[in-house]
Amino acid sequence: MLSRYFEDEGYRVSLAGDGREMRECLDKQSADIILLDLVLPGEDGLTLARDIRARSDVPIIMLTGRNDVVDRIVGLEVGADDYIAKPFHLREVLARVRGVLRRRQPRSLSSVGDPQSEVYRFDRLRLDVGRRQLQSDDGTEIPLTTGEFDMLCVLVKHAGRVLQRELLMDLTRGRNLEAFDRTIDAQIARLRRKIERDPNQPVLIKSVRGVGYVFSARTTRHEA
Amino acid sequence: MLSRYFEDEGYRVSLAGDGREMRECLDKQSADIILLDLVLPGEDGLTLARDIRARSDVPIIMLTGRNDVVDRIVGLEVGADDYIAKPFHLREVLARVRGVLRRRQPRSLSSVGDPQSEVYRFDRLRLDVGRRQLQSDDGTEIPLTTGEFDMLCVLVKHAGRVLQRELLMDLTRGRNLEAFDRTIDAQIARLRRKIERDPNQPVLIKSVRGVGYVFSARTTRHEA
DNA sequence: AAAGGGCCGTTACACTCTGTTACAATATCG
DNA sequence: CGATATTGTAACAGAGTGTAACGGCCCTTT
Repeated sequence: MLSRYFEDEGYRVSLAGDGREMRECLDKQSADIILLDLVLPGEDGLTLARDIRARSDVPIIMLTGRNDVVDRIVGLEVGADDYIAKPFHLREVLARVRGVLRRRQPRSLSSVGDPQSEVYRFDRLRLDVGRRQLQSDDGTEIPLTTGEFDMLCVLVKHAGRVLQRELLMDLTRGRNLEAFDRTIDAQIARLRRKIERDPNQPVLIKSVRGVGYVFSARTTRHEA
Repeated sequence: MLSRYFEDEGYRVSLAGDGREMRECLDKQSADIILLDLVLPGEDGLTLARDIRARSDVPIIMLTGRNDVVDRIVGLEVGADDYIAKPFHLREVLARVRGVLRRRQPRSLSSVGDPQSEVYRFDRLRLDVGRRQLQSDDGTEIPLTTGEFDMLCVLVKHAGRVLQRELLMDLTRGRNLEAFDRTIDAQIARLRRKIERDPNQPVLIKSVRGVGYVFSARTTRHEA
């Protein structure tokens, strides 16, 4: 149920039935956040949480059927970032996930030592997230407006995934999409005009009818 | 109540009744974590949080009576690390404090050094905070006014973070931004004219529409 | 104490950015 | 093939930003 819901919302979801499966997942690919049930076959959630926390700082949200205060406290002591008691509303889970992810974000933005040094390469372009600039390979800068830059960052960070307009609006403006709102479409058009070789035949940002947009160029990520 | 509880648990606690007292405490000694009530006499907790966050990365946990979602989100946006709604269990507060401290630990290595001896390098420039001077790499000094220098310091110290006008005003002048106040914009323009190679195409100080300004050049920090 | 000069808050105006609207172009379906 | 829904985009208006210019304030100098 959670899996379906989050996929509908544009998230990429991996499912694991127990601790072993979870570790397999995590070995194959990193996760942005983990939803962890307290009660599991085999090792319980607390053990797993402690385990995860020992190797990584990935955010964890604990789910539990027992609405006991003791559990809640133990969960947090183990290093979980939030705690949701069953029964929960799907929307609430989504809200908490967003909350935890948002809380995590400023940390990576903050420290002076590593000023968000993500750099992406695609086509003949180079996107420097921290410096807020887009360069062509020949060194010339392609000036983007604030909104265009934010949009491109979101698309590139999720390259290969189709992002719904609603999600794009949330991620770029932090607002909700109204009915009959063409904001995203207009912004995409303006962005295409600046970064596509042929804006009438877009290659980097593809439209997915009925769903949204996807950044579909081969993209590599570097650290500056 | 919190104070007694934490002291019993072995923590050293300082109490402050309002923003002024808090600043006095922080001037006398550094803190490992701050528990901050949203509702205070005088300045409110959000303002204080933003203020603290602007100068240091000390972890902050917000306490609030209002269980309002908006408050929560604003609190986190301001840079708080966690958020606890009243009424809370003492044990829960303890658990969250531990959680935040654990999450923070890896970062605390990058503690801020002696403010007197900070020197930053970017573009072809060298900013000596203690000596209050900005030098070009060829040795010539670029004269900045007091206000321009303060503005540049604040921006550089938070390189990579978008700073709101309100915050810039607070940090550079210690005042509040009035409505329709263009002070910050004017100062930024004057600063750009002195430090940007092409003031019409700023590279060091970028504008973020609807938000504020960000220092976005690759910056390194040295100790003198 | 008066004059001079630098700094900076304020104002005004030009310019840029973006949400909205309207209409054209395109895709989908029966 | 026509009807409908969806997307592309030009154009416009309102909001946000850049910046020149002015004048008050404070400091220095004589």
